[in-house]
Amino acid sequence: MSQPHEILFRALADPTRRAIFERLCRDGDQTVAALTARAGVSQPAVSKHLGVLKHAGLVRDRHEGRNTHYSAELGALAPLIDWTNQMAGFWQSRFDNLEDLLKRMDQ
Amino acid sequence: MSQPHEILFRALADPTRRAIFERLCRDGDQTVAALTARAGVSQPAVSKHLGVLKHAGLVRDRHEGRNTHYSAELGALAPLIDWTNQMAGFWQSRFDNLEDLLKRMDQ
DNA sequence: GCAATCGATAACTCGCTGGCTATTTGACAA
DNA sequence: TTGTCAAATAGCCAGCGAGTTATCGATTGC
Repeated sequence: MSQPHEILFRALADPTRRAIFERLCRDGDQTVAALTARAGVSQPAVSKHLGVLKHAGLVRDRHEGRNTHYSAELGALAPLIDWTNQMAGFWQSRFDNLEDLLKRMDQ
Repeated sequence: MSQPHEILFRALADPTRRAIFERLCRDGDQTVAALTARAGVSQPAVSKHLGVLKHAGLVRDRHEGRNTHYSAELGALAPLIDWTNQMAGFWQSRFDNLEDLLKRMDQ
């Protein structure tokens, strides 16, 4: 429905991209070359993925000489966590309403 | 990396599909016709989306006469929650390691 | 200055996916 | 039995997105 979810879910939907993000979470700061070495795809592909992740706010880049380091931006996962909580909340409140109804019928 | 994440993330990546799932969480049990009325796409499209959601374990179907009711399976979100927690965990443990290192260097 | 390296961009291909219409299947009503 | 309605399936098409190779820009070492 809203924009942030859209970009976030789409960014995390691709397995290669998710693997890159996981690696950045696990091992922290990485150069593009280091990420490419384990990504199983070409360097341009990795660059493109990093672009998508950056656009989603999931990573930051830091230029250092001719190297570019990327790092995970953990806070960007907040909307995803909020969304799951919201879904759980809907579920719960429907359950509560049912309980109320049964209680009112019982009395 | 692992299978459950893959199917789950992909299933939730599509906005139409996510809207259907959200609606089922909000309002509970719905027939295909009811979902189609608000989905903004054709009935076959909705059926296909429901198939994907079902395959991901996100919904259940219940046949009642010639109607089919779908409902959200909230438990299916668990792997998603686990994943975010895991990412946060990696982050935290890296931070802890850094702290330890600094502490050792300090003494 | 020159060569080499890192990363991004360009330009292209190709498969997948989400959408559609038409049709089939199955359950009920008449 | 026949007609009708709900939902799924079939078959098709268009667009997107992830991958490739080739190239460009920038930076650094010699």
